[in-house]
Amino acid sequence: MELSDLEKIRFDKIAEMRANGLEPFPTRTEVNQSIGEAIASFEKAEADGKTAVSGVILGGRLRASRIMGKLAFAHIEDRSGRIQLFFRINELGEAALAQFKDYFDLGDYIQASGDVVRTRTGEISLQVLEFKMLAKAITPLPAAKDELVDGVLVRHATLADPETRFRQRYADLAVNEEVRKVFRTRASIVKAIRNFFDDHDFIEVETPILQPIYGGAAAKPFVTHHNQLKQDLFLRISFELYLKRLVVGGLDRVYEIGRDFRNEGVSYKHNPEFTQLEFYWAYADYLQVMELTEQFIAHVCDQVLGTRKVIYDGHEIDFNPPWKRVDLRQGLIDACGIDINQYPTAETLAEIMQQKGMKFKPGEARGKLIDFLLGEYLEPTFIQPTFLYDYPRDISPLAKNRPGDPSTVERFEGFVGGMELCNAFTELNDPLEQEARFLEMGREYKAEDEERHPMDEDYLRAMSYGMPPQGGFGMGIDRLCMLLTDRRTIREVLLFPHLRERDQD
RNA sequence: GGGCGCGUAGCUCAAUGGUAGAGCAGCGGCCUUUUAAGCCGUUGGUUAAGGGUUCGAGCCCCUUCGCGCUCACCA
Repeated sequence: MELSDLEKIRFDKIAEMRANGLEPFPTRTEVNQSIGEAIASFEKAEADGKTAVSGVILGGRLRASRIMGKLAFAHIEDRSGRIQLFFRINELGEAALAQFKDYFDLGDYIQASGDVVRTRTGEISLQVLEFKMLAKAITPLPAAKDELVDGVLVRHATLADPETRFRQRYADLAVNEEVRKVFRTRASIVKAIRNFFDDHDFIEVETPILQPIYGGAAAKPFVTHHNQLKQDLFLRISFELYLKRLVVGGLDRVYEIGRDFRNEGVSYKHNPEFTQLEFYWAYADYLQVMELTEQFIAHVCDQVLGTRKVIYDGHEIDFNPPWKRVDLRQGLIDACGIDINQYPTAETLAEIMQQKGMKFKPGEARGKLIDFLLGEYLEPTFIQPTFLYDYPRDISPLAKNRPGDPSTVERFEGFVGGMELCNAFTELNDPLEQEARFLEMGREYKAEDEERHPMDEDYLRAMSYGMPPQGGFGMGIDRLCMLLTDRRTIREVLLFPHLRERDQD
């Protein structure tokens, strides 16, 4: 470990402390409560007419200090908050106060015991009677100053460079309180989702991440290899096909929260690995799934934020049901003047798009063209929660046909803040039709070349045992977190977002 | 992968092609109720890396690396 000048000073203090019989990294602590608990019990005692609470032992990271001749103030921070420490020569003596001045730096972990009191300026503080180092920090935290004044965080040049923040998330979290808050909110969101589905009689399951045949979405997978089995495996791109196998097995309300992996580009809303929620609900269809979606998102808002109206990117978004519903065909007529029903082939649709001066990749299938249109003309306009429904069949191989219309399926996507949030449909449960759809997609019973997707015969076999009608649903939890924490990029809601590898320095 | 932009002290940022600076942090003083404490003094740089042009490069040119925005990709 190469040390900077600042680090050498701190490093030398370790040896100096040990030479003076002090351990900079002791094994045991005597901390008996959190900072938040100490403040709460003081406020309670104060209400009972007392002026101090004694016997308090706190641990925390030193975030600020103001040292004077014969007294010193400091702020320490733990998971529950911040408190001021107040050192006086009267209680501590000259030697102890000198230890604080000589050995302690911002970023160190300290244990302090004493009485919780209010100082003359009215701030609840720990009047320190004893203290010790819990862990010495050698590297200074990347913040110049960071102070809590009247409950407001006042900052002076704290870590802001996104690269350092994401590569050294530990430093970002240590220094930026609002970053910690984002991840606490994220944890609450996931908890609220679990509560909702548990309460609605769904069971949570875990299905394979390493899969011999991947499927359930259109995405490029990561490939890996099992050495002993001499078998190539894929990291899952969705849970769908495994969860529906479980429904066949009689677990007819299941959900899973876990990681998906897609070997594609990164963007403000894409990370190579991301957290997905999927649920499958027997005896329901996509209309019922729409309603359940509205309910569970509202539940999450209630639990996590206490309100269903959130600010995202400067817009007030209202998650109160019902969401706006837009028929895909009608939506496109309104947005770009094209009635897709009048253009039943890729060629005719491409022609009208060209006439309208749209720029798109030639030679695409009809479904892809429609997908392009909705991405271009509809998605960015759906700021308020909106369900777009009834999708073209050829981009939805696992969704069930709409009765009386073989060209579209019972599928919807939910959009919020101009971003796709979720995707759901009435699940196709006819094994013969499913087989035909797979074949249409170019899946082969025998994959001659490695580029070809093999047929998922086991999935077809599961379905042929009899699969109940069901609605299925998938949602990127990261994107929901973006919406509920007002973060403009997915990296801000991922603890360790993917960054390009960099040589260690 | 393409286009545009960025990379200077621990952090946040300055610096017409002409001696690399400030605030905070750090270090040394003074200071017994501070709140970004204050006052005095002071240390700290391979200007991302490498090459080129020039009397002279943080600045201009080229290459590489990383980051950001954007486009493409993304049932």
